[in-house]
Amino acid sequence: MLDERKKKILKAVVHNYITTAMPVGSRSIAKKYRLDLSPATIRNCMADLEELGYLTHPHISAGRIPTDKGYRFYVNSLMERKDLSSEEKTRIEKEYSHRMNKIDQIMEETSQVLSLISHYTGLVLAPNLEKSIFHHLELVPLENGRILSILITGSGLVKNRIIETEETLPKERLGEILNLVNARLSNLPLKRIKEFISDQLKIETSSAKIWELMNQIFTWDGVEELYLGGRINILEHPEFKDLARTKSVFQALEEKRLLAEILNRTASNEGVKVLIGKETRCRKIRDLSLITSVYRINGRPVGVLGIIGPRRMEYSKVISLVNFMAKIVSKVLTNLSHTAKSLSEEKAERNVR
Amino acid sequence: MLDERKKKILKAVVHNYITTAMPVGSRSIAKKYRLDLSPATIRNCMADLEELGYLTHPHISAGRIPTDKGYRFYVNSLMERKDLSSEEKTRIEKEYSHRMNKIDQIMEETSQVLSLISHYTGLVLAPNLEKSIFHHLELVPLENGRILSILITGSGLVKNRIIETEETLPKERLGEILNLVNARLSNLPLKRIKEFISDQLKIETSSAKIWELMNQIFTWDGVEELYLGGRINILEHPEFKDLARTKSVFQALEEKRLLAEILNRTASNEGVKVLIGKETRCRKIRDLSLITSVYRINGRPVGVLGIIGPRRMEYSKVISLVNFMAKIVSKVLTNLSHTAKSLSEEKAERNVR
DNA sequence: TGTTAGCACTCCTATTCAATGAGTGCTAAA
DNA sequence: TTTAGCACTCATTGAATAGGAGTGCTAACA
Repeated sequence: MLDERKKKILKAVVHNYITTAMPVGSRSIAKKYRLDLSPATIRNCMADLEELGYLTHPHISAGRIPTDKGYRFYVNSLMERKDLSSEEKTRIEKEYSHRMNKIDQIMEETSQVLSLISHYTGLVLAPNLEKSIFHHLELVPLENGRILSILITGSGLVKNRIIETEETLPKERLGEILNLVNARLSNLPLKRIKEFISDQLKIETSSAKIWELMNQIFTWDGVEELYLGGRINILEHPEFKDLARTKSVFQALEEKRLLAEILNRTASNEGVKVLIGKETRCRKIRDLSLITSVYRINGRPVGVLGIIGPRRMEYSKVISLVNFMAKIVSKVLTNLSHTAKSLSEEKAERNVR
Repeated sequence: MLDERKKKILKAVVHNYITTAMPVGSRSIAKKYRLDLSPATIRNCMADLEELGYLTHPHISAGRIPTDKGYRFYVNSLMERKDLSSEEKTRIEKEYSHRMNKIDQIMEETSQVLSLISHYTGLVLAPNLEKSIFHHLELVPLENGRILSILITGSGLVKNRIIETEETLPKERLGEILNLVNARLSNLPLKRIKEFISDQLKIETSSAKIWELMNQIFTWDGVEELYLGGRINILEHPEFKDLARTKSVFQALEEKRLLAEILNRTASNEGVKVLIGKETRCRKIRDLSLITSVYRINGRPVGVLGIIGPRRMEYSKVISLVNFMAKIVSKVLTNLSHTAKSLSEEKAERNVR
């Protein structure tokens, strides 16, 4: 365990490096941080911290910079939580002020706000259908064999899609399907619905045409929707001044599939999660850090949002921001879901009577 | 008018600069291009070309580089059209092979392909509703006052939107509105429909609720949808090796509104259009060139696609590419529109009987 | 025993300087 | 009109140098 002095010095080093982006030497610490220690003492202490793996040298006669372990300790134990300024909060509220009733609009806006406030790159992973529970289905026949499918999930998300079929199905047939589906599939995880259909329902309905339609309805491209905001912000930070490195980072940011996977992996219940450098377990972004949080609908986690930026990141501020945004998005989505769900419930009730 | 030799030399200079990105000197031209002229002669000639405004020096003892005027002359008169390689063509076809039935999927995919083949940044401006003609409207009531509006334009584009209303309108009322709208608004430009509604229809239907609904249906956010593909490609080109400049370029690329406006301005009938450097009439991208073409549905221009990249651009290849893509997109969209339109027509016929 | 001052040492960074060489413009000869 | 030759310009490169920030060690001090 680190003693009090080591903690203070580590904290000073990390803080200084985060704000200046320059390796920090014993002298500057002694001056700026009023520790009442001489540079020499601090040097000794820093040497110890280096031996323990919290700090490192870029080269022998340079100041110290934090290692991943150093950042980690800082984030876990040293950092004092810095709340968003009220100015920033009102700014966020303002950005959210135009009415948003479409889910992709909310996602897009949120990724923008994240990047705007943090000066890093904002990420939002849209609610994951795979993980949702089936609640209700509506089918509306359109012209020319097209069918509008309206899928409502257990968390009240509404997903509209237009499906193309070869032949027009008569309205009564659709009604049949609907009744069957809504009666039998309720509360089944969407992920497992397809097997259920082929196992159970295939027996009950003979028509191959209908089976094909159901199959279409419950198939979606697995690529989850990832919204990125403020990619260019990466360029603002000095660690990416050389293009060779920056390019590979940009390439990584372009690979949504990769990012989506990492985000999914970080999903957890315990509020804001921080991955520093190598902790992302991905070579391409091993010089970046990732701050994420799940957002919820009615308390149930449905998606992930966060920020990605250089390892040297303003963790305290960013953590507050991500936390705040997760709450806001959860609230907005929960509201949205209530209207949708109450409607379908009401309808179901009517059907029962 | 330039004489034959000057043309040859200008062509050689532009070609060489485009491929090497280095100012080109008289010696290298004499060697590479088999003009059977000595460097000295070429020097004289290049001096003339400079005086005429086709070439310039970055500094006194450097080689020549083309001016905007030089590029322009090259594009208009010197360049030999270079077709896409059959390899590239099959690559494009392959990228288009998955079935695409949603318009935004086509737009997205097209911008990707443009950037992939060209190594520049691809742009696609989605079909502009403002310029379309009203053809047909369908309204489908959903749960909780939501209404699905399906708008079919004169060019056969289908635009689906879900509209939120305060109160549920009975189905008969919707039918009323539909009949009225489809009977009276056919072939009216969408741009002018709103004034028409407030002028004419207001008199015929008394209900404020319905008027409000119509208003919503024909209101959409003017921000046209611009799809960008391959933003990072910008970093591949040496003219953007210094970040200061690059950043402003990236910022410009982030301003979709700006780009959309420029693209719209370039819309014209005459195939591929080329804007070089300052010709874009926009300070922020005065070091970039823009190659665009409209794409059509049933021969009627509906949107713009193209490529943006450094002024030193492989014009011949890019022009072929943009031309090719405009044709492909036109074909795909036209096919899409036929199915949609034939359906609504069929329906209309049925209604008449 | 822990802290501090002093000092030699390292090594990055910035700067200067000269050499290099690509390229020009001009002049005179072919 | 074309070409060869030559003096001149100027960006680029590399080496050498000075400067400075920072360390590690040692010895003195409290």
